[in-house]
Amino acid sequence: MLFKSLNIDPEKENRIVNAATKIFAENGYQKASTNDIVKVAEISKGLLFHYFKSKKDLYLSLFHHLTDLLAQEIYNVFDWKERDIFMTIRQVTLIKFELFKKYPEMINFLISVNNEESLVVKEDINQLKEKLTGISFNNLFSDIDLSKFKEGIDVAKAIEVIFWTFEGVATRQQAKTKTMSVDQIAANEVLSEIDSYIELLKNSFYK
Amino acid sequence: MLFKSLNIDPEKENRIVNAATKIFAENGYQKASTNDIVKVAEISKGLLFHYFKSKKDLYLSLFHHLTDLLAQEIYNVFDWKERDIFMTIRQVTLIKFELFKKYPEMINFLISVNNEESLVVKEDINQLKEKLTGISFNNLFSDIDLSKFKEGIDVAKAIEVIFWTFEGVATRQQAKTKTMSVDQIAANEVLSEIDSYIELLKNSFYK
Amino acid sequence: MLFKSLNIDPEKENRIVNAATKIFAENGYQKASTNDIVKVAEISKGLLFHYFKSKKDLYLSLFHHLTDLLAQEIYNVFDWKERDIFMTIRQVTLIKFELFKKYPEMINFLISVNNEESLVVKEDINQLKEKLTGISFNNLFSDIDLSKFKEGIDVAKAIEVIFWTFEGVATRQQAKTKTMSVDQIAANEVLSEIDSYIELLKNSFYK
Amino acid sequence: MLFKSLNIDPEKENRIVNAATKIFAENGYQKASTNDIVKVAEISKGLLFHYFKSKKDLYLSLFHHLTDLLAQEIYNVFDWKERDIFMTIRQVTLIKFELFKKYPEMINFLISVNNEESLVVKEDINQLKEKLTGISFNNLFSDIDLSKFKEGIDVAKAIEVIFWTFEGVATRQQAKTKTMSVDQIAANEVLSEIDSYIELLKNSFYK
DNA sequence: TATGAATGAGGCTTCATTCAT
DNA sequence: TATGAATGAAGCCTCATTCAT
Repeated sequence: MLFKSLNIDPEKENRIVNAATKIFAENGYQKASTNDIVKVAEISKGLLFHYFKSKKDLYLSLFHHLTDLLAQEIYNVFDWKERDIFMTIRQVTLIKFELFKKYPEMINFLISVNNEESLVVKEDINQLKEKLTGISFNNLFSDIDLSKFKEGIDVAKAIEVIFWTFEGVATRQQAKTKTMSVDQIAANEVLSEIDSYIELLKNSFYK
Repeated sequence: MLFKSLNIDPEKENRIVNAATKIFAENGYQKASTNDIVKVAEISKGLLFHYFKSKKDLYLSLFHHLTDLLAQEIYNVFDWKERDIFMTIRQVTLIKFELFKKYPEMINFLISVNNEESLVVKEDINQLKEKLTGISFNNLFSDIDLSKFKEGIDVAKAIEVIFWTFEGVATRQQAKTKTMSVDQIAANEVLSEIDSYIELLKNSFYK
Repeated sequence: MLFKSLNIDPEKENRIVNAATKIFAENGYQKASTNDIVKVAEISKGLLFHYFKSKKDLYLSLFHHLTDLLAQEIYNVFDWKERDIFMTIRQVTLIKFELFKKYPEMINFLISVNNEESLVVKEDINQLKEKLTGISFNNLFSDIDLSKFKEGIDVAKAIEVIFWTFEGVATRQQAKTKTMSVDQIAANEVLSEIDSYIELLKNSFYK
Repeated sequence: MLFKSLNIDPEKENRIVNAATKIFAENGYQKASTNDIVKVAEISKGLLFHYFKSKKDLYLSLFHHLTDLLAQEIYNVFDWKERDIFMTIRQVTLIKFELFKKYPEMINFLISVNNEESLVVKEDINQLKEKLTGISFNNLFSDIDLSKFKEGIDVAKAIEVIFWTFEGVATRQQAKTKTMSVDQIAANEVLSEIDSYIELLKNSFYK
């Protein structure tokens, strides 16, 4: 739960979450101004600090909240029976893409968290990340079928290569959103790009 | 040349460069305080703005200066006849590692530039990057031998996978430096890790 | 209304207005220091910028506020039925003189605005002036009786001469206040000086 | 003599005078930056303070220097035999107008001095003004023919009215130069305007 | 729960002036 | 005579946070 208290108008809670997400995503932790947040959320300065004891508390709570929300969404549509690593990655990438279309600010916030340079929050974020198991790759990829890999291959390293590759693809997709609107990017374009890399890596690593 | 003037005590110039590099690397552009910089550099507030017309000017000049310096160092030791992509990457990674040992703050600064969220400098940095040809990968990897790749493979994509992989390795190395001193990391450890990935990818992509 | 807020202690509002008026009047826009203003007003630096988004905003708001106040005072005592230009000018000059005794800082501020050289505010002040109809001469002198002027005289030019004359008288009065306190200048002294010029010009321009 | 020393390249002296005149005229005393002055004059910071012990000293010296120069020019062309006040004023106004075309910066500086709000120089300027007899009206108008005035008129006051009128005309002329270039204003336009006021006042005050 | 007035430290930058060379 | 590096106080403004109501 994002807020300490339960006695809050859910519509107002929403306004606060949206405002903070937007402002933090656009400016990063340090430059984001609590003044701007309360202005966008249309609440008073005092109220913000009534709910969150500091700017840092707000940032961290927000990260926690959004991460949970994201995990929930992923879990809802994820096919847990799938054991092929490429199919799993295909799923995750597609789900992420759809979520980005649905909640662009949220994803932007989560991305900005990763680039966060500000020491004030960096350590806490890292600690939080470790604790969060929900969305973690460990969970999604815990039961993949290793028998499909070629004999004699270092499977652990191969999996890393696969991860890094799709991280690279995702980063390139996100870069696109800065020059064109998300809506202009078709899902099947994304899919076909993923598939071409899957084909390359399957040929290389699978039997 | 970083400074407008030639009449400056080189030792003081060094103090300023080091101080700014350190403070920017640790805090990112936005949070870095010019007060801290002058304190570390042991100069007056006025002097900093005598040489650089603004904080932004300082940041951009520093980026330019350090990039040039880095390019110089790389060019000096780089074997330009090498056409095998893996050997080239091996070289670059090793050179980067050695430079990081030699100029840790500089590398940290350069890394932090890439994560820079602050809109104030982001565009200018991107423009600068495009102009800098010295250190660019395009240059280092312009003449690689494509004939070694398997027939029927999408070479362009394979190269991307290779890049992303060694980016991942590098990131992991850098992460290590936050828990242990750079000096404790042996060069041959790094090399052997690189080599294991090279083996995996060579087996997959090369004839 | 000068302040964005209504919740402000009127006594404090007064302190701020008086302090800003005084400091601006004494120094002009450029040299006036917001530090001095908050010191005289006995408020914190932050509060000033809580109410006014910038020094310029403060200056312009103050001008607006004081102009309104002045217009109000003039309108309250002005005899709108008077159509003789000399009687009208006599009235205005006297009202101004009384106001100056009542609000010396205010008048000094308003005078200083006219001499304002600073390009930062000059244009805005000019635009504001055009919008302010309250105190404008056009209004006070809109219905003067032209039939009293001699035949064959260029009435428009004669009126200009009258204005310039009483501007000169007023300027000389103001100059006096720099060597002696306002209270030492008697109203009837001022009046008798005005009257002597009125006599001269009446004889020259009236039938 | 503007400079303390004689050992100075006259061409450099000129550059300094021009630069300071320009910068002060455009910005007023307070906002004018000695940095800008040395930049425009193309001399070093130190040299400026070698010649003038402070910014204030520079400003005051410049005022003195330019006032002398102006007086010189006026004296050279002024017809000292003229005893009619209107002809004298006609002369002075025309001379001023021609000088403004010849040395616009200089006149702008001299005008800006009159509007100077900055307490730092205001008093000194006033003292200087009193000492300067050269250009003073007292001198130019010391020998006017009072016998032409109508009987029973207060001649002293009439003369004041005349002065204030042509001050008003001059102010209006200067205002024009802000919307159109000086060169576009024809001398005979100015003259004909002056003449129309002269006619009005002559009819009123002369026998 | 809710407001927004109030604080003061700290942000970047400009400036006149000095001084070693 | 001439340079420009160096200073540090002062400039305007922003900010997270507190507190009386």
